[in-house]
Amino acid sequence: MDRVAEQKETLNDKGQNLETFLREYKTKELNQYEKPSVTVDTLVFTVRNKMAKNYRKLPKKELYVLLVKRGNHPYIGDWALPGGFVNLGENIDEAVLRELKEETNLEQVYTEQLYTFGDPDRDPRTRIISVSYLALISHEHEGLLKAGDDAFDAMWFKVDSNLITQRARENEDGRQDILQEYHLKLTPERESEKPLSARLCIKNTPKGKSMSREVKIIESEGIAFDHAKIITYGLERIKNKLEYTDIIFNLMPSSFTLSELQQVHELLLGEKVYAAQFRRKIEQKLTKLGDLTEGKGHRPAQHYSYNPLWKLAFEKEVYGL
Amino acid sequence: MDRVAEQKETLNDKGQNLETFLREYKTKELNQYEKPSVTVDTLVFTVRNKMAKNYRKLPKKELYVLLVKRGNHPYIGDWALPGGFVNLGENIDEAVLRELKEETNLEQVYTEQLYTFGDPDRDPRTRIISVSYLALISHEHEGLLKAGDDAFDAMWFKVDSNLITQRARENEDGRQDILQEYHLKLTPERESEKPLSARLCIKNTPKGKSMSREVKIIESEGIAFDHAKIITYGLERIKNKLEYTDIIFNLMPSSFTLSELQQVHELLLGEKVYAAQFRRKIEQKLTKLGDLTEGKGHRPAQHYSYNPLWKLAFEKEVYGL
DNA sequence: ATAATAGTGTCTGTCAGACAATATCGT
DNA sequence: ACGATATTGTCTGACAGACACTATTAT
Repeated sequence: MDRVAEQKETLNDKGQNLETFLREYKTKELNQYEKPSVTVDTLVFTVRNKMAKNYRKLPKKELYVLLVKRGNHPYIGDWALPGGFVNLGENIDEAVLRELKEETNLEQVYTEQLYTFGDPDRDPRTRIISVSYLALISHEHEGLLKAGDDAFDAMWFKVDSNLITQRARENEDGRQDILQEYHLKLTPERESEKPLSARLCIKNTPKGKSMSREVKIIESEGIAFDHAKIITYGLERIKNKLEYTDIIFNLMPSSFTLSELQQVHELLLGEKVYAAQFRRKIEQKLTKLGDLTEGKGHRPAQHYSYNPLWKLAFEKEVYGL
Repeated sequence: MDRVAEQKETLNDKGQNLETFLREYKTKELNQYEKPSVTVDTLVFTVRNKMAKNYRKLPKKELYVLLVKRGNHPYIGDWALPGGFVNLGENIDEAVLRELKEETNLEQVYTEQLYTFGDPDRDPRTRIISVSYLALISHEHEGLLKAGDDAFDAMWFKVDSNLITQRARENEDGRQDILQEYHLKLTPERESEKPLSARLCIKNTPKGKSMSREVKIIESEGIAFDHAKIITYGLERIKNKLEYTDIIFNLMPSSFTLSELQQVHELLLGEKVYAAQFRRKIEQKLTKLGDLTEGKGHRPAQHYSYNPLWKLAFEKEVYGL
């Protein structure tokens, strides 16, 4: 395009064309201002079974998040999300995948950008802006993990998040703020480590004509930086996306029963789901596998796998091609 | 807490406590690696009326985005989103509000974080990571704007985004990618400026067990950097949030008719809405004002305002306090 | 037989889609 | 009366909530 060529030769106020401008910028202006550092932090979630004592009962599902023990200041000895600095020549998405591979040996994982956190005092070293990502894996992937290798200091923590209080308060503008207090509890997979916990306050304020939500850490025990906040954001994102996307299947193994899928739904939503209508709704997204029975003290279940093409197939069936 | 005190005195591998670690970090390590710059870019949207020639017809609604003309390299003469560098001591949200105040004189505006873009080559000057924000204002706020002041070189552009082709293609993994091509057209409010346009390709790829979507700019005319991509992200965010939030009211003036609200819905969704059920659904969120008639050649409409407390009131009515 | 889970049947009310019908203005 | 928008009425089918019922296994 000649427009681009024309632009290159256009002179700015100082009479510079693009080339001379860039040369001067890179030598003079570039390091004039102090810059923040940029990191990525990844929330790796997975779902595991907790075996029940009763031989008849099904194993319960539990949500786990992957944390890495900090071996250096700040927050030495605390647990943090896996992550690291973004290299200069590297895409942010790539940085996440690279860090994930380096720190946890995981590849081919579903990731999505979550939120960018940049409070000036979120890291005592310097101004660090963190772009957080969500990664979901099934327990089938866990085998690949270096985590569990004690030398590596990565460990899975069971996640429990509970609403403890909710109240309304009048703010300066005379409008109602809604304050929710959450308790986040992280239980290590092995008892050699102490459990972690945090209390968070979520303030819903009327902002313009909609609500804006602000999350604050009231207290954080054993969780480094503002990572308790990031975990809370991640939990919420999953919860919201559960209804209108298929991300849940990233947490499921390749084969599962409808009850297992329902259990994971209930785990993430934090509430019971009616089995009958759940089955009816979700079945269209699934492929029925063979009658893979298990040797339990109750009726065996069908096994299913996720069919990523369900939407096409469904439309074909309903609307005729 | 004594845990924090204890942590301060814990020694790392080099035998440093927190204080000595931080001192060394700030002098030695901090500037060891080259860092990216961080900017914020804000998508300011508003809705305006386009008067119809027929005296009976209602004015059509049009979506506008605010752009600023670049007076320097790179992309000199092109139009860009208002934004700027994040100061070191400043929260990202604060930076957005500050830039918005500085560049457009707007205050008390609804903003939300959109997405963080960080391709290494998105800015020819150096590696710049941009945290983009969405800001919605009603045309009542426009009066406060410096924009329209020619000296300031900020201008509103009418936004038209159209799907032009959609096709499926098999990728390396043997799975189906869905490719959509969009045409983005930005028409300046005053004819002294040329219209801008861009073509974008959205690739939906199966990633793990869900879809990941990747937006690429094929061609961008007069729109600086990757800002056409950011605009596309913003449009999509609004579209998605329309269903399950009340953000649309940030685009509406304090008083409006149901038809106007419906028109804005249709504008943002890009499809017709059935009037009857739209009214029934949305009415609960509104307060009916006086019978503010207009002098048009047809039945006058009721005027409404948004009631931010509708949810409370609604629950009270249905469930009895 | 029993405890536990798997899966189906069905009634109800709500609500979206669709469309028709009526109301009210300025010219 | 006409052309336009405003507003209400109503029929239909789909579907979610709720609950009951049947089926199947290991002990």
